[in-house]
Amino acid sequence: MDKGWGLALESDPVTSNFFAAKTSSKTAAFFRLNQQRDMFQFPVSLAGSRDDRRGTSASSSSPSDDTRIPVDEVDFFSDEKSRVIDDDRVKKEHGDGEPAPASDLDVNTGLLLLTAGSDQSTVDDGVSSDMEDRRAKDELAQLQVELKRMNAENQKLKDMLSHVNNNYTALQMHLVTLMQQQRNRPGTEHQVQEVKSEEKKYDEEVMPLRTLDLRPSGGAERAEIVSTHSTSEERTRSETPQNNVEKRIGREESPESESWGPNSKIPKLIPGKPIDQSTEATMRKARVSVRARSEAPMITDGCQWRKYGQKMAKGNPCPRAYYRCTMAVGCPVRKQVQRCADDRTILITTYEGNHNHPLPPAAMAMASTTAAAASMLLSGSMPSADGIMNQNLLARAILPCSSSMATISASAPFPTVTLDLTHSPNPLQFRTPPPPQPQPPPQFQVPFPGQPQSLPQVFGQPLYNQSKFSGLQLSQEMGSSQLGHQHKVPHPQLQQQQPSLADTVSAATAAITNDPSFTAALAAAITSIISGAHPNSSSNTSNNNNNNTSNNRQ
DNA sequence: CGCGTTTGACCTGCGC
DNA sequence: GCGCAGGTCAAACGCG
Repeated sequence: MDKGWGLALESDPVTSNFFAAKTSSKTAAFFRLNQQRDMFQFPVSLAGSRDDRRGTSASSSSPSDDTRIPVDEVDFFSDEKSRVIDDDRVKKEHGDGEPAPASDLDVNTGLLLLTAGSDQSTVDDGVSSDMEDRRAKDELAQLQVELKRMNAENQKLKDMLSHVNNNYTALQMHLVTLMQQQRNRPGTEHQVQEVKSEEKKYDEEVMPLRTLDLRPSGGAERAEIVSTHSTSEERTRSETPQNNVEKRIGREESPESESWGPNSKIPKLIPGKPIDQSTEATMRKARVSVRARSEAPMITDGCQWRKYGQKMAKGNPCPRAYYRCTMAVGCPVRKQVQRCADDRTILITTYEGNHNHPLPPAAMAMASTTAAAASMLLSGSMPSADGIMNQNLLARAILPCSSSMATISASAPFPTVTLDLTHSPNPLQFRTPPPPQPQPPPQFQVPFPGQPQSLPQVFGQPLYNQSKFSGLQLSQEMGSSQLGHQHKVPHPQLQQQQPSLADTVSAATAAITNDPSFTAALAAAITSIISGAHPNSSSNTSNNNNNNTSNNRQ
């Protein structure tokens, strides 16, 4: 499960559990918590709560404590004490049974602040105690309202997640069926067409749902999905003869048969090996482009690259450099680096393909991006207007509350998602769905978190040098965190309540601020959230490994 | 000497 | 068929 963000957010049970619907135990804990909290009425009669407390704390506290209090005596200290104990219970509930760190007191309730600091004044001044009591009640009531609201939101998200899961399962089953049909029947053109038409029929029925499913799944699941995407892509290029597509794939893979698959020229839909080939080819076609401001000639993304070419591209005085991943022999990942013609401070890095080797943590974010973006693009995989609309809707559905921009482009030769990290954020977009962005078709913009400018504001931490590694580890773990975390993570309370998180965030922020490449990586990790709401998402690299080890039979 | 970069040549797809 | 543009190759070159 997610370590970084999940761990950090767990300190705030409202937010962490809110988005932890995927983990059943946590979900259960959360709802139990909410039940308790919903039932938690501020005691009109403190005596009643004291009785309750007496029952619950009898085993741990001295039995003589309560008996020392005179019956008719107005004991503010006792009331205060009871409140403290009640607050302790709240804290324990907050911490999901675990002792909350001291910083929790500062965040979850102002009540706790009062409690902690007002012991003395309570003894000195009973009137102020009543006022504080009332304020505490008000705050608690507000918290309860907020909690209920979040609870409802949580339920909505759970429903959405369940919906997506169902769609995913349905799609998977359908694909398995199709594959079996293909294997059972020798692949003739007619039969292939039959399968395709059936698939098309299915697409028409399920496509809006299918495009909602961005989870990168492990091994075969993923392969099947992408395989479908590949055929969908072929189908949608109906103006291009199929052999043309295959020819192109063969051309792309043949120069490096070791890297791109030894059987790359074998036509798709051949029983036995259709998945890997089409997966490889299709995944390679999908591209992730990152626009970030950087003076460096190339953003550092944790991988080792070897330059293998440079070309002057039309319409841009800046040359385009071609790099190949050299972290493993035959790694198919390549990237192009080019400065923006309009603004040379903007570095455009385009990634293509999936790594076939384990990645260092610093590289996993970007690696996740390529895979996630490929999944995202190819899950829609439709250069047609419908497909783009689905992707757009999808992106908006997934990221309804973010500030940066991801652009899905179908005009490019390959489906490309562009993460634009150069725009100024609009803070108002953070909690509200963004207004439609005027964008020349067929490009659609979707909000995206993780801009360099926005992060310091969001996290609000002092900047100091931290290792890039830590920042990227955060990114990586973001990538494996639950869907929707990006909504809650920049919560201003986090920095107060979680010193450890604040440190981590500071590290990330510092790294991001010091080097735009980490902004890119962070954005990459967030991108992977799109497809990261899956237990396997944390092992995106292993997914790649699974895919590619099966592909790269060297 | 090994490794990475540079750079011109070459291949392929695509539009006219 | 031709030219253009994108992408890749590989020999030459530079550097540590």
